[in-house]
Amino acid sequence: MTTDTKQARAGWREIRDEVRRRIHRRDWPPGELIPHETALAEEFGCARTTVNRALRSLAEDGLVDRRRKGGTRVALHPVRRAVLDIAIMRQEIEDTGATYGYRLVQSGIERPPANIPGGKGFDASCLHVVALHFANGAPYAVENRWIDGRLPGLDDAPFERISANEWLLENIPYTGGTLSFAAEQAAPDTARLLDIAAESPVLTLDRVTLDGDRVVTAVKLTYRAGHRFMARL
Amino acid sequence: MTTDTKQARAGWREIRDEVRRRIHRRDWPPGELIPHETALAEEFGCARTTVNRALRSLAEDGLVDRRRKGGTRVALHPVRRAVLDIAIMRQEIEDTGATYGYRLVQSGIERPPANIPGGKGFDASCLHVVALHFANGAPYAVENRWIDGRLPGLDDAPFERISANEWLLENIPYTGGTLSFAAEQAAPDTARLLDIAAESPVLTLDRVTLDGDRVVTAVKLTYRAGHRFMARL
DNA sequence: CAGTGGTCTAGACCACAGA
DNA sequence: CTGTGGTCTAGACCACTGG
Repeated sequence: MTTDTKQARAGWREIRDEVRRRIHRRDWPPGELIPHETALAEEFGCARTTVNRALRSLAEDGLVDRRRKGGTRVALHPVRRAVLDIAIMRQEIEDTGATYGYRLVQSGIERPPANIPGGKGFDASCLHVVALHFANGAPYAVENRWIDGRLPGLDDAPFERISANEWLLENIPYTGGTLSFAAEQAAPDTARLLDIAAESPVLTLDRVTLDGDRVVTAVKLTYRAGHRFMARL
Repeated sequence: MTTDTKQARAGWREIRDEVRRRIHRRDWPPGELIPHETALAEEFGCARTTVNRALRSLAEDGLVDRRRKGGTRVALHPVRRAVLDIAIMRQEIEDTGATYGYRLVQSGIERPPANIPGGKGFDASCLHVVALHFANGAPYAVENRWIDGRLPGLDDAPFERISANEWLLENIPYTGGTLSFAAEQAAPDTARLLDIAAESPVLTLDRVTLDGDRVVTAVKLTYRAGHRFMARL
């Protein structure tokens, strides 16, 4: 070709990597506007679509910000984005090679307290379920969950046998939600369920699941100290 | 057309949502093969590229598995994928409206202990840095970090003024890594730095950063109880 | 070997937001 | 209003992998 001596035509991954390199190398410093898709397409000798694919990928990684008419800028504050896979509790335990166990502790209709994450988001009365998950017969985590009382099929859900965790994930659609981690001292009843001393540190995970802007379920999972949540960077 | 009365032509988001709906509705149960891109493109009356975009998106969310020649299958184990944005510590603190403060506690060349996450991955001697981050003058988190001693520019890095966190993120490229959360009882010296009682529960975040298969840095961040890490579902 | 997803193209139109 | 990214198309070739 008349262009260059490179062996293969650039694919979107090559373009992504090259742009990333230039950003790291400070050719395009943070906050700086980088060339338009059209310009880059010309430089790399490819279709604009291909450049778009590359830049979109970088935007998803948080390395650049893109706005119509505003162009593409290097992100001011480099952000590392970690991805955390959240499996069903049974899966999580069996993946470690342990035998999974489950016990329903309590279940009933209640009004959710407003002080739990997402608690203010519930429209109506809720099903409150407390359950215990076991690994090899030992208490592994306490599940303290509030579920929108109007979900279809909820009355027939067999929470004596299947964890709400599992039933919801497989039966109720959702569109998003939030999740947070914290370290706390175990509350007395939680400590008793987990069979640990009352002041022990525990790792808690609060998850609010939304369908549109409606709160479907809010759950607090409490793990014994020593449990680790892993994510990929 | 002979097809339907819908007002607008389907975009990739609509197709993604429709497929998601069918999966949730069990039209296509877990493990099942779903129609080819070509078939779906015909059904939705759009180009194959558009279907591809939709299915790729679902694959990134972990809802389906795709393999060349093997087709697209509904994932066996539904997984929720949470995304966690990890900002620089200073950013993290200033975003809460607080004033950021930083103090270097200790710095020196040491051999990393093998019992830290990623500790076995270091080839050579390391720079060991301990620092304290403040929010509004109060201790916020302890940073205990090991850095590959051969990184370019490391000798000149002004860790008395800028946190290693910040310097690394802005100067050293990386390709991936792992991250884990746990709850622990504060170690005595950590508790002293954080100005909390020695047995207090703390939230720890261990991060190992890789460039290729080389460990660039391993860090343990220790936060006081009550700190929350937030993620989007 | 053949079927399926992966990617690229050249062109087009649209939606949004900056000047 | 105008420039930029967002998306769609129709067609093509490629890469991988299951049978």
